[in-house]
Amino acid sequence: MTAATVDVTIGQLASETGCKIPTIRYYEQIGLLPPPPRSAGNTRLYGPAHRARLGFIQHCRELGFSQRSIRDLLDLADQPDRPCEAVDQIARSHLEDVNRRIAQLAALKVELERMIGICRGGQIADCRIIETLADHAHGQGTTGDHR
Amino acid sequence: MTAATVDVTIGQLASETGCKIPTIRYYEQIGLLPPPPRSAGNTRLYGPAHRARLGFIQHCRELGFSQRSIRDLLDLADQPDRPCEAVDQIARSHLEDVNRRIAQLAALKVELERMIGICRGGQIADCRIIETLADHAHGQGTTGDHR
DNA sequence: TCTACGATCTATAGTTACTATAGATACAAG
DNA sequence: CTTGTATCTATAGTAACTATAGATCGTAGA
Repeated sequence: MTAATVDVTIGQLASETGCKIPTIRYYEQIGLLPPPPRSAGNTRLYGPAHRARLGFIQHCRELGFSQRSIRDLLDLADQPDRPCEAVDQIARSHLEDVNRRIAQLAALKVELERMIGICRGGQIADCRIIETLADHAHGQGTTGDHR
Repeated sequence: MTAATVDVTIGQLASETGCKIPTIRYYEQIGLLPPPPRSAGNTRLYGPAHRARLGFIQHCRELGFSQRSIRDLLDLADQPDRPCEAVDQIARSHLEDVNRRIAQLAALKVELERMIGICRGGQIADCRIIETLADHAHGQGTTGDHR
């Protein structure tokens, strides 16, 4: 049972997982990854459990979970006897967040398209986009002429 | 023509525009707002042109434009005789960006919904969400048992 | 006029999730 | 033994602000 993949350096772990070296050290620094054992010369040595945990973190990040959520999910994953509600709750709340962001961006898209649609392609003095953006200034005129 | 609204303090400008005081100072610091004149006692005094420019910035931020883009748009707005293509280009490129982000979030939404859908509500040991998240670790087992 | 209170001033640190850099060691090959 | 690559630490930079500390200003009441 002497596996070949045990104890790799940070560089090897990085190329295996596609996670950059400073990012791995950063995850250790903020406590998402536990500090691995070191070699005699102070080099970090990672085993399979570390690889698994880094994979978990990476997948969470791909799904857009925040560090805070990932921390919570990892804590939960480490307590297999607890009920799974909390996990579900984190995922659902993240989904709601995603839905909110989609709605916001969709509204943005509409306004941007409208704004771009009315551009006539003349000079900036007559530009409808600039006008639209300056709309907040409710007829206060141009944005120039300061000081 | 002695208007009543000329030269307000930063606090008044903030409550008029809904922009927080530190944010206004921050915009000045990074060069989006020009430094306003000061009173004898060193207090910033803002006139209509500043209010207009701050309104422009706020509307851009609501539409999700980056500081960089806002800077470019403001520079362009200050040169009314130039053609309006550059403005259009910034808006279009931002729209593309928004579309990319929507697509990403939509994909995320699908995966999150799938993940949540398979949750049976048992114990964490059997949790499909945790399993799904650990998927990267392709059968390496649990994420616990470090060091 | 003195004092108290609120508003403003500056400069700095904190936020999220990293990335990049500088300078010092360590390890492996020739 | 030297060279070159990999790693180590610590620090600063990114976007777009927000929050804090400590000093000063302006004004209103006693």
